[in-house]
Amino acid sequence: MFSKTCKYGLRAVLYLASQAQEDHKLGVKQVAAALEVPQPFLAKLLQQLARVQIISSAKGPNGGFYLSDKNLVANLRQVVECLDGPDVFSSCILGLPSCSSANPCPLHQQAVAYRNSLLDVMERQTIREVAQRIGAPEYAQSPLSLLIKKDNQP
Amino acid sequence: MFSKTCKYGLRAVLYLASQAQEDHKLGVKQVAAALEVPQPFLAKLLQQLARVQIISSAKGPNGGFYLSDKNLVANLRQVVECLDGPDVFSSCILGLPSCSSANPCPLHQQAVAYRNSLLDVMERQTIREVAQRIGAPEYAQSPLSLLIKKDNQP
DNA sequence: AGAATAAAAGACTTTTTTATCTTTTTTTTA
DNA sequence: TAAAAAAAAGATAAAAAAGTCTTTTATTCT
Ligand code: FES
Ligand code: FES
Repeated sequence: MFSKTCKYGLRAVLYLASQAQEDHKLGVKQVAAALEVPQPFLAKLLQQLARVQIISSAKGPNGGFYLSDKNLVANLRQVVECLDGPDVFSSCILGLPSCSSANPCPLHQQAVAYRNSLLDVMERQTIREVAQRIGAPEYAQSPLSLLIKKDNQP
Repeated sequence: MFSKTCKYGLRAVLYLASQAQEDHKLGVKQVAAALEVPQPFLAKLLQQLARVQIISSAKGPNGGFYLSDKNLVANLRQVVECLDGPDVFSSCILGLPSCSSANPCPLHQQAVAYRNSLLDVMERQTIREVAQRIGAPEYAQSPLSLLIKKDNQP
């Protein structure tokens, strides 16, 4: 559905949101190891997100990536649009050059409903809200949660 | 969302469903020209669909592709699963190795709802039902419809 | 100031996806 | 039965995505 870049990005953002703070930044190495994604690839992608200030970063010793309070109240839509381009939520499901109710493909009407529900998933909740769930008991078995646990053990 | 292969495949299937019959088969050349997609690429993809009998084909003069009555009452889900693999409708939105409510990522609950609405789009209606809409007046402006019109003009 | 740390930037490689080309097989019809 | 038509199959090429490596720049700490 999303590209790998985008999936890695979303996971990294959620991981950072739940594990890093301004006074406890995380380096690419740590994030890459925790999420088990290729390190230099993740680096590039985090830099991309930092450049447009979806996440925050600092160079030098004790530098790394984190989410500021401002970053945390944004939503995941921008992460997706930054990494997979702005058309993900507006292009035709059959790949036709335009998508509008004035110019619909035979799946348009239904496709719009599904697309909006995806948009809703990515837009309705703040990053903070989504990230908070990672630690919640219902999510204890989630691979993302497990990674974080593992990470916190010595 | 879907791969290009898949989009081309869906468009081709809908085009064939609305324009071809057993006694009026269409060659790859015609379909490719009408949909403006690369011909040899479409050929391969149609062959893939024909191999698993989602569409029908015949060799030789007057041969080509078409949808049998049986093909027409099937749905588009199988087209997608044939071309993009069987996991499209069941894999985690964040790309985690498993996706289940026993093992949810923080987006799982909402993601499932959206995924089901996509599945619904592709599964609820028969190919015939979807294809019939191509000719309907509401869809007169759709690129797919326009292509068909163009195609029918001398 | 100098060394160390870590992001930023950019060049490069590999893999996958998308696209093209060629040959073979089957079927029809003259 | 020979020629033509069209799918089937498979080899090859180009483009895009994914992944790696190297150098530069900024920051902190000693
Ligand atoms: S035109 Fe195809 S989804 Fe809107
Ligand atoms: S576990 Fe992520 S969508 Fe189900």
